[in-house]
Amino acid sequence: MNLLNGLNPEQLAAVTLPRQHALILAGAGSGKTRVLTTRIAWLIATNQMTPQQVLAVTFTNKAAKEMLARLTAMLPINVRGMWIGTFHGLCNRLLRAHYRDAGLPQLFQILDSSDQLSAIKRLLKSLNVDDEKYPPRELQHFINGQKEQGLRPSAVEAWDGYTQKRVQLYEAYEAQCNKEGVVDFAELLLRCYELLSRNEALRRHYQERFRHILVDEFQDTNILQYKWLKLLAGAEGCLFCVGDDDQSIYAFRGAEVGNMRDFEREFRVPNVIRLEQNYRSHGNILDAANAIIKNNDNRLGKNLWTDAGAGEPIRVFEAYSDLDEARWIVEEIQALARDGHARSEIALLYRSNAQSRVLEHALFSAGLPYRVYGGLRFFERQEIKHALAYLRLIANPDDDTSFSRVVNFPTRGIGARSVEALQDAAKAAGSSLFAAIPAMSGKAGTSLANFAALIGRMKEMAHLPLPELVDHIVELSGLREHYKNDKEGQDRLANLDELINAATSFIAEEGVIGEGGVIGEGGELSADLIAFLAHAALEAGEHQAGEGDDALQLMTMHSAKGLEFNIVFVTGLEEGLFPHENSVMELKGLEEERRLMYVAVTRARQRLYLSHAQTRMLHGQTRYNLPSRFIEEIPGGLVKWLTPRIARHGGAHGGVSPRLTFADAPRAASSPRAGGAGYRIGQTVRHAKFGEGIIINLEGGGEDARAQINFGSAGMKWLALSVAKLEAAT
DNA sequence: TGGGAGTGCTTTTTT
DNA sequence: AGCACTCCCA
Repeated sequence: MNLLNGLNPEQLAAVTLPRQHALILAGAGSGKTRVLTTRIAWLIATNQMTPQQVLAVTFTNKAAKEMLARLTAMLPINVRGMWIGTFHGLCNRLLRAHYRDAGLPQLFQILDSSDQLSAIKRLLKSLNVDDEKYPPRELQHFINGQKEQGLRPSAVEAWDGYTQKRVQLYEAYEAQCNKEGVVDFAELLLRCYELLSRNEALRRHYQERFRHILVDEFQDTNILQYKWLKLLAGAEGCLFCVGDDDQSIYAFRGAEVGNMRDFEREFRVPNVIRLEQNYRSHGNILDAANAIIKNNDNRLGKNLWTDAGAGEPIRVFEAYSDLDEARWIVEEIQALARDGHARSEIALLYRSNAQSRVLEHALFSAGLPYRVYGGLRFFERQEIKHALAYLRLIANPDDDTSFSRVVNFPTRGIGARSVEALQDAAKAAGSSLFAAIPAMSGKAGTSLANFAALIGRMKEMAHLPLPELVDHIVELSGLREHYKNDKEGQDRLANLDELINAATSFIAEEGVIGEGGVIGEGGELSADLIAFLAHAALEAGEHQAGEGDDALQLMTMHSAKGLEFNIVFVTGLEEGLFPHENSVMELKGLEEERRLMYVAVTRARQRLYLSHAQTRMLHGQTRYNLPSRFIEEIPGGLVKWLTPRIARHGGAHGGVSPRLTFADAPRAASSPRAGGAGYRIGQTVRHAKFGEGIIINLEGGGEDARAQINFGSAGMKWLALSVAKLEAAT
């Protein structure tokens, strides 16, 4: 069969597996997406299921779109009816279809993370809770964490008073969301899960429908997502999970790699297939990746190989400083450009976003175009969120988050006092802010009534085609006028116009199919509006414009997952930075960092550069870092040092950088010699209480000089050199 | 109401 | 260092 042409034996086996549960361990660059899509296409083409019977789940919209695009190319069918999407997107779809059973208002709105945070802040304020003691962000994390484990407040075990209070706040937050008719991201999942577990008829309906459930990036699923999958699979369904435990880098946000083992055990998975042949990178790169990841325990086990040949050695550069590193990268890129390499095929990866600044500065000065991933996305921009808030108020005036956002933006004389009075009135009446407006009197009452009338006028336009509606809202709200008068508002105006375009293309691409209007209270709303608002919340939009340009790609190693480039620079390979100092204390943290290194290394097709700097500015202070242990985990034979390298003494981390000793460092002006004592990184010292340790880091000078010392079992300490009694040990 | 000064924080992030 | 956030004053 045509579909199966060109698959290797393992891929072929995975694609054509009989109707059983399966776990596919798909290494980096092993054709994972191809297997996933071909599997679906094959099941349909061989009449083992209809397009309506597929459920394919991904984490990102990008991955979902990619699958749909590939399927469209493979099959002569309309893929729009297929259930392929993100966990959140699919749950949204289910909840919209069964909003009554789920106990939600028909037009429920979705809170994104920042909406959720402001909702929590508002809650704490209304309950007079000290937000120093219960920081909103921390509470948000707590609530989401519970939800992602499938726990409602009543199910959370709280032993201490602090947690008990947080559980109470969780409960109050839920009440607030219910009252306002809004749902956060985690709630989409949890609601959907509860809906299906509570409602047997519904559950059986979907269990019978989705005969094949396929999951992408299974290593990234959290507890609740796994429960959701199990529920939908039921006794008869068949789960096809694809993932790579070595690429699990999201434990910090609740991903549970253990789901892979659990899945294998609980479902007695008869087939675990390993895809180890790599179609992306040259051999040396893969050998390096394999060698690095071998240092982790408890892997499911995999070894990448290629028949592409060894390729070039891995180039390692040791810089004096972060500036020096950036300068070298610029030179190297200029040389590469001269050799005809496309800039867009070169990626600069770093551990944390703060590191991009120095690189950007150097690239900018050299006139090299670049594109930074991450950061603000389209639907997260304030002007867009403002416009959307008006649209949401049309759909649901009880959405207090949106109400608070725009009640006085652009300013219309409704100050903090008025809003507070309104909040009191709403609280007394147990109503939403909007509903409490008629009860207000005086000048504030008039301004508020005017605002209500404005929303009313907007609502009368709700039947208009979506792009027109958006246009009118931008005008009527005064947003357009406001930004016109703002001297820096030109970009924002352009973005608002772009929102109208986004509405147009949304209708063209995924306009609601034949569902007609939705009757909201007081008039007909276009179903497109509701779908568009959900779309805006669930898909934050492309990171930035300018995709077409031939620009260098700058991003964190996390954002690089799933991407590939001909040439990759992994920068800032320094102890403390990468592996990050917060993660080295526990084994699990270190292993996750190592997986991140594995991900970073396997992004490269042809050429991989690794670099580290001896000195780096961080949080306004100069830090002296040792080369990352990850560099040393690569077999020497695969590596070509671009800078002189003297044999390091004292084991993996006791070594002193060969190019810079602090006595003669040309650029380390404020040499960290403490009061002439001459401590240096890598030096072994003895402390009366902590015993022997190695100096990891030095900072400050003179009286303020401090040293970070790894005392092994006694832990890592920062000691003031003028105070601590240290003696040199040998 | 808006801006300027002072304060505090700082890993990674999708939905 | 750089940014977000708060507070206070004109």
